Amino acid sequence: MSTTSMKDVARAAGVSVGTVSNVLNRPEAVAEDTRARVQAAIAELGYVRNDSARQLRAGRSRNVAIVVLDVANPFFTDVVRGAEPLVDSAGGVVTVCDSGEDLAREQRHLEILEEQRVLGLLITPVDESSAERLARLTAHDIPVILVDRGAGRYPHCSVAVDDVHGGRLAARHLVELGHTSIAFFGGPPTIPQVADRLAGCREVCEEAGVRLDTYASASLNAEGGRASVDQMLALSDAPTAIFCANDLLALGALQGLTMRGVKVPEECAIVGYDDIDFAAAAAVPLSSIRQPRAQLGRTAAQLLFDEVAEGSGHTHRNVVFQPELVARASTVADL
Amino acid sequence: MSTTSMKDVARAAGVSVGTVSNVLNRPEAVAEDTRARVQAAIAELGYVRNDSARQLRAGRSRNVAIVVLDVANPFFTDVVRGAEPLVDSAGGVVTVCDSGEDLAREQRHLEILEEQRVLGLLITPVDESSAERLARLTAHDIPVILVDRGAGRYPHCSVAVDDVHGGRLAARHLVELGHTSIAFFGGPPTIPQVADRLAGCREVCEEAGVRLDTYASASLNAEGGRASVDQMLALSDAPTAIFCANDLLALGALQGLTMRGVKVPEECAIVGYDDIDFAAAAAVPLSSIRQPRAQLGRTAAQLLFDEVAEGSGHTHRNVVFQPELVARASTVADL
DNA sequence: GACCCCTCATGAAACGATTCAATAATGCCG
DNA sequence: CGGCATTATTGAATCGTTTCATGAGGGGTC
Repeated sequence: MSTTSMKDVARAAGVSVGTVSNVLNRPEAVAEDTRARVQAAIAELGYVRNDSARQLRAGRSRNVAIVVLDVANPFFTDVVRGAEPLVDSAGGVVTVCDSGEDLAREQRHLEILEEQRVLGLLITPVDESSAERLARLTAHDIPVILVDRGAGRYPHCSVAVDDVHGGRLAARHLVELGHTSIAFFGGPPTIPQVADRLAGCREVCEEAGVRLDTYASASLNAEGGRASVDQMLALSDAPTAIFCANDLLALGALQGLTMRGVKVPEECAIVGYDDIDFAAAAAVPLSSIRQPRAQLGRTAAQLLFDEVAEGSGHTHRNVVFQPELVARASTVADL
Repeated sequence: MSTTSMKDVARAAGVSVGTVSNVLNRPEAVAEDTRARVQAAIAELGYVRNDSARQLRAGRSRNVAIVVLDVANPFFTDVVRGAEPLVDSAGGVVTVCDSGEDLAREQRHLEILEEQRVLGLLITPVDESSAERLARLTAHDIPVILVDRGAGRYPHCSVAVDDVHGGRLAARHLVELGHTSIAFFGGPPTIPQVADRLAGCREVCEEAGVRLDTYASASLNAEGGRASVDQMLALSDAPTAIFCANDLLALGALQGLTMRGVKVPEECAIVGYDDIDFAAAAAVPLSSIRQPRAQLGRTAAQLLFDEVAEGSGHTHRNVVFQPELVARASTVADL
């Protein structure tokens, strides 16, 4: 079944290809009956527009790419969901690319996306290494919006969440509940998010004269949370509250405490970060710091379309959202 | 910055466009020094291939689309991750489209994907309504692979998991542990997966002479699990074990039981379904039925490429995988 | 009836790559 | 040195749209 083209439709309807094109793109410029005839031909032949040809002419695609560190991470999937409606209504499709935190894969994806002349892309880069290539994309008129990275330090628009403030919120909550000794569960301190959250937490602790112990596990998952709990409980005067750099650590911590018979929150309180769906679904619902994830995606997409619309007269914007505390049973018993 | 084309490169290198094309596609057919000259020109001008033009000529894209019911569902993200490497190594990109279980969005996506002449697509359709359109895609030489749906009932290849068997595994496990009364937590029975899992469970229970109560909550999430626990505990002779149609229900059930002080697994055992990452991370690690999700994606992608390669001589294949039981602390205390 | 204005439809020229038959250049053999 | 492969390069045709200058036909006005 060789593809039917506009030429076939034109022949069947007894008009020129120009007219068929008009029916598709500016139907109001075509006389009533001609339009009907063409549409009938389209339906009968099962004609489907060839987007490659369209794009070739237009010079760019209407697809938006989003390059994430991990498709399975709820943070990113929510960002994707936030961005999708806007792209949809612009007649495009969202291409989700998973870099898997692997620089080589990220680069390959960027290469291909550039070849595809995507309308623009939202990206959380693995690290700084891609800065140059991203700059080149922008130079080639492909807007790049940074998600949760490098706000203001690069020649791109960006959306981010104030992680330092998130750290403050968590610490303040625990301090207000009367805790005088807090543990921070984090991962490799090279991760900026983790460092920021800790910074905000430390700020509040110092101000309140509260003791702060930090634990760094190999990775930010449940296993890491369990391991840190083991370490922590080995102390004779273990802290009475834990602030985890993300919810996975928090779930692991909850598991570790449960296995040892430590009651949450009576004997040890937990605050997570991200407020993923599973935080509320945990055996003891987890208090957590919520980031406006969908809004992050929506805003990123909006910035992208703005940049496309404004063209060369565009000025980069860096939008920072504030996170909020969601208190649940893991810190407050009677909830 | 107007885009630089092969023509510009050709001019800069003092060769014809045909030669530039050769350097890109069959470098071995070009003399050493010419190739070097062309490559230098490419680098200097920052030339990037225009994929639209390439596609137009080739007649089809190298991108593979995967249309899922929910990007945030770990089941689908794992399927995506399974499929990605294959697509990658074929030089394509995976376009992830989220239908959000909304038929209209699904149709819109299919429309666009057909216009983009994607290499093929993996899809879990919302319902049967799209059957016709999918058939048309196949007729237009775009292979469609059904994921976890309609095995054998449609003119497409498919991959699926044997849910009836999964139900059997869960029930058998509980029966072997000595339970004589089991609760099945499910959702709307119109969902085929739920019906199959129940069917397998029922089969084993009847055979073993074990009592089986079924609870159907409004939706398959934690909230539903909590609600069903409430209903179940209202009974004077509540079952001592619960088999949940998915892990979200199971997490909700665990939460409900924990809030009421019912000990898991001593007083009530729980088996979930899907073995999502959070199952192992729960306060009491959840026993669950694991589906080979990544393999599902990998196989689906493989079937797609096979179909592309075989062309018209292709025969559809329906691959069914067997799930397996993962026993954890929610059924076996000393684990 | 000459003139002008509208509304529609036309056809050809892009867009940027790939492909392939044709040609040019080179080397080799007898 | 003529003839024949072999190897490198070329140039033009092609893919399917969109766009736009051009023109045909039909009223309406003076």
